[in-house]
Amino acid sequence: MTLKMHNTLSGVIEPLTTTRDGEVGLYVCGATVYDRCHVGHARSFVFFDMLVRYLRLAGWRVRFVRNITDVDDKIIRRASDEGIAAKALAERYIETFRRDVAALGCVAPDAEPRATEHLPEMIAMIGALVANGLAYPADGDVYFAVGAFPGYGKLSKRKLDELQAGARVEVDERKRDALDFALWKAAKPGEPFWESPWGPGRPGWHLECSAMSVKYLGQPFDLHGGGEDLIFPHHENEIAQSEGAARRPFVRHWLHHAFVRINDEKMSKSLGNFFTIEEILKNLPSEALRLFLVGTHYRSPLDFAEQGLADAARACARIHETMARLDEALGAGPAFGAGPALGAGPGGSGADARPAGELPVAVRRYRDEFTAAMDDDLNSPRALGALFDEIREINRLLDAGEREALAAHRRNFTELAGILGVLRSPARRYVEEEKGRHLSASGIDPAEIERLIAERTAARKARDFRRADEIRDQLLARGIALKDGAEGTSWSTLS
RNA sequence: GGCGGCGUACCCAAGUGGUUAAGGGAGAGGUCUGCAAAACCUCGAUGCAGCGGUUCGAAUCCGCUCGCCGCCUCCA
Repeated sequence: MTLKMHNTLSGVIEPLTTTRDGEVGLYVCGATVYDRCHVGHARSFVFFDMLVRYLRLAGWRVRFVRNITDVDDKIIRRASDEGIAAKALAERYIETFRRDVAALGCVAPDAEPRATEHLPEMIAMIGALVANGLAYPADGDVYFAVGAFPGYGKLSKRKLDELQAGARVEVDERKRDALDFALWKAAKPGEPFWESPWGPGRPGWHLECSAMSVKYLGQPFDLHGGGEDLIFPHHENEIAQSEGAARRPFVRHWLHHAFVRINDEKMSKSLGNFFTIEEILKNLPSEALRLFLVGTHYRSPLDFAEQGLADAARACARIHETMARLDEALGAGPAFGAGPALGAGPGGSGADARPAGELPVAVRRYRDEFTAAMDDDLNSPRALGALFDEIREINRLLDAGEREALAAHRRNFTELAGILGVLRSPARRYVEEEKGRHLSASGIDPAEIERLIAERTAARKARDFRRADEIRDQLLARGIALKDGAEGTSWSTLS
């Protein structure tokens, strides 16, 4: 099996092929830091995190680059509204961005370039475009001449004349064509600026990704992605810039994910119908949010709903409870996350790098179904199905006291769930943290619970089941469930 | 107007020509338990928005109809 993914450029699902054997260069359009990140951004972060993890599992050496746009019109406007420097505003939201991404448990990119640190590269690219006759200066601005670039529209499947007919961009006297876009914007008084051959100004918003992706990954490079709203004009313009400047192909494979919606509308800043990552994670474990996000295929719109989050939280708890049970049965075992990864291969073509592993067939089948699903255009909902099949199997084995395959299941399941960003910490800790979350929300004192359990244990010993049941029902009414086991009574919170 | 997408059980969601339409959540019955909880087992769409058509065979292909969304302007 080889990994196949939808390529926006070709419009079909095709195998991932790369410039260099066994290596993948991936560039993702990250955040423009002018506000906090919302669940829509979370979908992007989580999707590409899953992609990077899966590529590595499959044996690819991945170079993952995600940019930060730290200068643009919105940052400048916002900063001036607040009466602070653009740089200060950007720094503030870089902080919240970092916190959000970390809270979601995403792997760090190998490079995280910022626009303001790559002015020389961008200016050089503009120079090349002017020299190639694809850009022209006008009053301190520099524009890309869309009509002079033959392939314009190939990513978004648009024709130049159709675009012109439907153009909603405001007419600007300095542009030769309404569709021409700014590579360099002359600074107005009070705006941040850099010196350039065309005068003081700042880069246009498409330029940074062209310049930085190529700097860190070469040209052409393998994979470039982002939300589907970036297809036009952002990525279309990136192609025009990079291919126009270097006169060779830019990117082999384009990946775009669909939006998060709320009440049948796109969740977005402009509509004001968004939930920030931070506020969602106040009431929900981040692994549950991730489970919710990967529960829908990346190219389908995802409806954000309370019920969906609650369902995901239940499912997430079930995974952790099973794994906690497994840990208990096997003993502490190897330290969490220790030991060689089963999927770590020697590189090669990537596709064939998965070692057979030393997994018993009974475990192997779940792994095979998981990888088959992921190889099929990153079908995480189907992969998740395989994971739950394995959960049921593990519980069945635990119930039956069949221990032979358990260790293999634990290694396999932990690794695969990790691809989806679940089970990133020991299951026991998750269960305890959830307990703590519910307790502090309900205001119940654990000591009181212990006292009531002791009283109930005494009542049970005296076979006073009426009193025992009364205590259990009381606690249940307050969201505490009791569980009588061989070693006494334990309790848990209900979500 | 141009381009693209969606409508599958109570809710979420896989499945894009061929055995019994994955999986999760909720629900019902059972096993276990003093009773429970958890877990496990069983059940649950003879049907995939509607209507036609192609085919030996369609949720899956084609046409029409209805409902909904995205991009074409900043946006993950």
